[in-house]
Amino acid sequence: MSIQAIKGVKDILPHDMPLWHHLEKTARTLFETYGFAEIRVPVFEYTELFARSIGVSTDIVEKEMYTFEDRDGKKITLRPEGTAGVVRAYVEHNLHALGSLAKFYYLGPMFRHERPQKGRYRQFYQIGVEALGLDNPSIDVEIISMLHTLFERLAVSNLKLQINSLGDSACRDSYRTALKEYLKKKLPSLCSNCQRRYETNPLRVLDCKADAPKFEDSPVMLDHLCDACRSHFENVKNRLAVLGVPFEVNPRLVRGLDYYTRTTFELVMPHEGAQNTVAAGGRYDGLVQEIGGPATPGIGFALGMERTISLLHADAITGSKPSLYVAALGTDAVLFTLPIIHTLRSKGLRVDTDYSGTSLKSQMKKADKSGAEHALIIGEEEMKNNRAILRNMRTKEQRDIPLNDAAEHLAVLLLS
RNA sequence: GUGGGCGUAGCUCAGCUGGUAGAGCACAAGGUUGUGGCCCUUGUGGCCGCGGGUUCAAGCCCCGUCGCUCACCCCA
Repeated sequence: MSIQAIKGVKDILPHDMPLWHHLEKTARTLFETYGFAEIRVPVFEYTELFARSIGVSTDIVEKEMYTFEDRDGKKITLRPEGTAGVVRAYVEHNLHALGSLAKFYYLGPMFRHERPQKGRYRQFYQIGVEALGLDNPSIDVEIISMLHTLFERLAVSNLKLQINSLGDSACRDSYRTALKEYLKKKLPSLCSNCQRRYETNPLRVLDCKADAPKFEDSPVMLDHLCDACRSHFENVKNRLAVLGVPFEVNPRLVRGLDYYTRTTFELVMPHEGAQNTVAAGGRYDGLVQEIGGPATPGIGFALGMERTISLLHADAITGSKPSLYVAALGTDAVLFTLPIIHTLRSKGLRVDTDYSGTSLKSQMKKADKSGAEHALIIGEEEMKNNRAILRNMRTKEQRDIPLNDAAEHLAVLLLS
């Protein structure tokens, strides 16, 4: 048995690259018009960074992280998400000194040890944005609106935007108390995981699919928001409406990471698939301080690239095609084409060939498959007559060109 | 971590109540065609995922194992 790729990871083959490039280019262009600049942070960090920011009792930290000891005994983790690393870099390099608002975007692989299935891989790619330093609800709206616009530009419709508010640490405490009071009676009937979470993180109990039907009448966070959080949430809703961004409020929308506060949102696919969240994010006003920086509000989102690409209309997005396919018939002709190919490539023309020297029939097949616009044909006869044939693959028009300075002629013909 | 489905040629798959491998596509050579695409002929290519068991005989039945996949869970 030959060696295979690690379970749950995927090779992204050249065939699929046009879709990836399209997504990346569309996102970069859009984000930069909104004033976000790219940041690249390491794919691994000290484990403690994720434990502290994501939360020790979350599933991600408890059982999904790729954690190992470095050779010097330090505990290292492959990043399971992007925000922690960006915030760490923000604090470490004093980027708050740049101004009151810092806006970043990033893209790259994330790693979680989950059981793979459709739309869920152990190495998967995210594009994310973070805006640090502003607690004005308008920045929430800017980010949500930008996300909405991105999918408009990608021509993906039928996504639903759900929003909710999780409150701040003060009003969440009061909600947590009310929720624990409510859950207390049901405790014996809950699953073991929920019984444990009742103590460590009762909000997450509501998220448990096994027990969820039992919580129809549970208190909801939105009824427990303090005045400041309520006002913030109202402003977010109003301003989304002003910008014409459609949304619905989902009072049971809970995030799986502990650092979220106030505004949270999620973009879900319409179909009843398993992994139907395409993008999600929210505000994390306590995170910078948690990591050791100055008290700084922040908000961001991440989108799953594989999931997004699955929604794109693949046939409308194609890669680049070669301009010229060189078909040489026989070894002598192959040798003769080498400098021609080299010269044309150095002038910037994309040239494909397979150096096979085999039959014209098979080489024309390959030329056709490659999508080349033109084919250059050189055989024994052409070499004798000091000419080469340039064929337009679409129109099938042919013309002779002199062989002794074929590269110059082709450059003039094809690079105009 | 828990379930279901599936592992046969590079790809998509067929293979009957068990009798020791097939098709299409792709690839290669040739024919035909004004010099490729259509068509025709021929050819290359398989430890039937792996290991055990039952049997005179296993691609097929049984057990185990690994892998893929979908769902639960979790999440982007």
